[in-house]
Amino acid sequence: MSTRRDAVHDTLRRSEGFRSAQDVYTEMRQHGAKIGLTTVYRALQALADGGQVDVLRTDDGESVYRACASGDHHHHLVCRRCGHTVEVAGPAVERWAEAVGGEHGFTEITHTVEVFGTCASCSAAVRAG
Amino acid sequence: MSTRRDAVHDTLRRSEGFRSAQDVYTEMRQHGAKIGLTTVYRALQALADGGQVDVLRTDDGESVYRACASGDHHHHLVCRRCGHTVEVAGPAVERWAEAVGGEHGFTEITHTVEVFGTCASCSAAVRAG
DNA sequence: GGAGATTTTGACAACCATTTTCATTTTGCC
DNA sequence: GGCAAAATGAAAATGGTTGTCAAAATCTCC
Repeated sequence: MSTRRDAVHDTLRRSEGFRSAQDVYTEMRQHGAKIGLTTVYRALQALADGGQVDVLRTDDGESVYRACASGDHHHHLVCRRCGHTVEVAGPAVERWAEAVGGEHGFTEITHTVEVFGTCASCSAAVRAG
Repeated sequence: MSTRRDAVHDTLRRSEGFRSAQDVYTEMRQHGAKIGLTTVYRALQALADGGQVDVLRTDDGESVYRACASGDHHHHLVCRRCGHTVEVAGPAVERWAEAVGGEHGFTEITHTVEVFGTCASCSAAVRAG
C-alpha cells in the first residue's frame, strides 16, 4: 500500500526546490488530499531512505525534501536568495572525501556537501535594486 | 561583561570534538559553575556569530559546537561513533565549489562540507565487539 | 561613593518540528 | 466473507531551542 507515499512523491515532484514536511502536508490538504501529518513524515522518510528524495537541513534545523532527478549521488548548488537549486555531480569531491578520510584512518566515509551562492538572476536583481 | 561567555569558550576548548549546548551546560555544572542553560545557548550563539566556534547540525537536528583551532576556513572529519574530530583543509574542494558555482552563473559562493566516517579505534572496537 | 540606567543572567514557560502511541481503517490473502 | 498484518492519523509526548521577565550584576555620570 503505497498510494500515500506516491502522492507525497508526486507533490514533491510538482514543487520547485526544497519543501518542508509541513509545506508538503499543507499543500496536499489544500488540494483536497485526505492525509495526516504523521503519514507525510513517514512517507518522506521512506522516500529519503530509498534515495528517491534528497533531504537537507536548513540553518534553523528544519528538514527539507526534494524529489531528485536521478538516484545517483550528487550535491546541490542552492541560491541563497530564491532557493533555486541545481543538482551537480562532483567526482572530485567524492575522491577528496575518500582520500581525506583514508589519510586519517577513517572508514565507511560519507559526506555532505552543499554549495550556496547567489544565482545570476538574483545578482542582477540586487544590482538593479 | 563576558565572563560567562569566556567560561563557555574555555569549556569548549577543553573538549575534544563537537559538543552540544546541553553537553556544555552539563559539564559546566558538574565542574561547579553557576550558569544557566539559557546563558550557555546565548554564549554559544555569540561565539558562533563571532566566528570563534564552529557550528554544525547533527543528523538529528541538534546543533553542536567546537572551538576552532584556527580562524581559517576548514572542514571537519567527524567519527560517527565517538565524535572524534579532525580539522582538514580542502583546497581541492574550495576550487571545486567555486568552479561549480561559476559554471551555473552563481556568485558569492560559500559551501559546507562535512565528512563522516568511522575512525580507526572505533572500527577496531566494532570488529572486536 | 552612590543613585539610577543599562545590560546580563537564568528559572521557567512557550515553541515547534518531529516522533510516538494506539485505536481504527485498509489491504492482502485464503 | 473473514482474519491477520500493515498502514493510517489524531492526539499526546518529546526534546532541543528560544522567549519572557524579574532579579542581579555592571556601568555611568554626578
